[in-house]
Amino acid sequence: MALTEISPDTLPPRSHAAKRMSVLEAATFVFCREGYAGANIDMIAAEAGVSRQTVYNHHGDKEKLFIAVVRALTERTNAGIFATLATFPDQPEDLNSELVDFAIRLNGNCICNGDGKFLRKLIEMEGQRYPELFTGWREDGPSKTWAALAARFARLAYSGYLDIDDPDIAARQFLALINADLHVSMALGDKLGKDRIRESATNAIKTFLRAYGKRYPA
Amino acid sequence: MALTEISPDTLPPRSHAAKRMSVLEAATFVFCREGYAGANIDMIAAEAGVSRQTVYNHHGDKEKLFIAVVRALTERTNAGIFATLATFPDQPEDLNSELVDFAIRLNGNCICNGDGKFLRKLIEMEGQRYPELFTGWREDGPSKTWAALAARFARLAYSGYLDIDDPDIAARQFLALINADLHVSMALGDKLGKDRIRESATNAIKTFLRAYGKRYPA
DNA sequence: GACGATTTGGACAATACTGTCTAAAAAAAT
DNA sequence: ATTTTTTTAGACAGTATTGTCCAAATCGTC
Repeated sequence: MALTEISPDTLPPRSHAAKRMSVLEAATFVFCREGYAGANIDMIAAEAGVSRQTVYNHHGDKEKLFIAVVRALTERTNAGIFATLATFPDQPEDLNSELVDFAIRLNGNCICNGDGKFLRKLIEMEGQRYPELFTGWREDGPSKTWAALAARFARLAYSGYLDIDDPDIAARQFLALINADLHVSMALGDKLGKDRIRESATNAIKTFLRAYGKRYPA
Repeated sequence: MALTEISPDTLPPRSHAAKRMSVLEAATFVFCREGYAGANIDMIAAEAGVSRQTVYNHHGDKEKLFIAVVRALTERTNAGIFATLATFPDQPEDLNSELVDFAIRLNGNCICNGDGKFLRKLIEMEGQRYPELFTGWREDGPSKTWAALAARFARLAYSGYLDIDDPDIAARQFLALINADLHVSMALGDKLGKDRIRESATNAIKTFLRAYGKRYPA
């Protein structure tokens, strides 16, 4: 018999830290759905299953809470992107299929998942109001992502897998291509299936390799 | 942004219709800057140089005003895109440079200009809250844009200028490439210079033609 | 079980916004 | 010049939200 009994009619109690986290998650969700102005503390408290006062106890006021949300989201998203970047096919056997799989991982785990959509929406919504909050993100996120990806492509080119003039441009175009037609659907809230993401990735890599693949492979 | 350029001694009186337009413009600006929830009628009235009551007289209530804003923006944007689409190089002498110029027109006049940024931001902000409002836009906008552009590319392929399997995919990738790295900058409110847009277009067309250009031109 | 820390629900003042109403001013039309 | 329409400024009620305060309930820990 477990020490902490969970009877079916009462919700399992959560610790101090767990509530802090719960509030942060709820706030992320509500801020993204409603925007900063549209969100209110009662919604967030309800969504977190917590009293309004607890929200204030943990995070001060609405603006501090919003900043905490953006920070957490930024860090998680950047971590996810770099984790996925580490799976880049450095010594590919089948370049085409391995790039497709990489693109699928990148889209599925980083760009089309909840965090990615939330962060992108928050940036679009509040980017002008809180520039300093998001310029930090840009330097740690996209800038480094581009550089890291460019370095990978440069290596592939050096190893003779690809034919690339400017790895930076290739990296950005790679990202643009694998997202090509997903943005519009995501903005409208469509549910993107695995097949849709795979199709998009396949088309993208096909074009990418037509542009940057070795024309006369050694 | 200046409200109205006026001569120092006389305020130019504006007609009924002119005020309606003025309110609509101001509302567009304010809704985009603040979001639906964050915008309030007093801001809009002040921005339009009009009393609050006049806003209500012309447009009923806040939601009706918002809908009118989206409709106007959508129509203007679609019209702009199709006007630019009409300048597509159907019988190019220098395919590369004519596609670059076309891409610059498309970006400069439709996607990176005020309307384009506003509409995109509104969709990102309120797309989930007013799905019916924007699904209409998607059908009249991106869907038709893609189809029209695909038809142009299909013709170029048929005429032997390009080597394209699937014109639909080519069209979407064309659009993705010419926007590649502009979105992030725009979301943060950066001012995009002509040179930046030209550079982006040049890189995009270079890659596009490496992927879809005739490999052994006739 | 007892104690200190945390959480809760509710009340509360202060502020802000929407949408309506009015009477007076301004503009347009006759 | 007179009449009609539109606009204005302000007051107004109703509602919503923020952030604070507090006493009672609950939780974690000893």
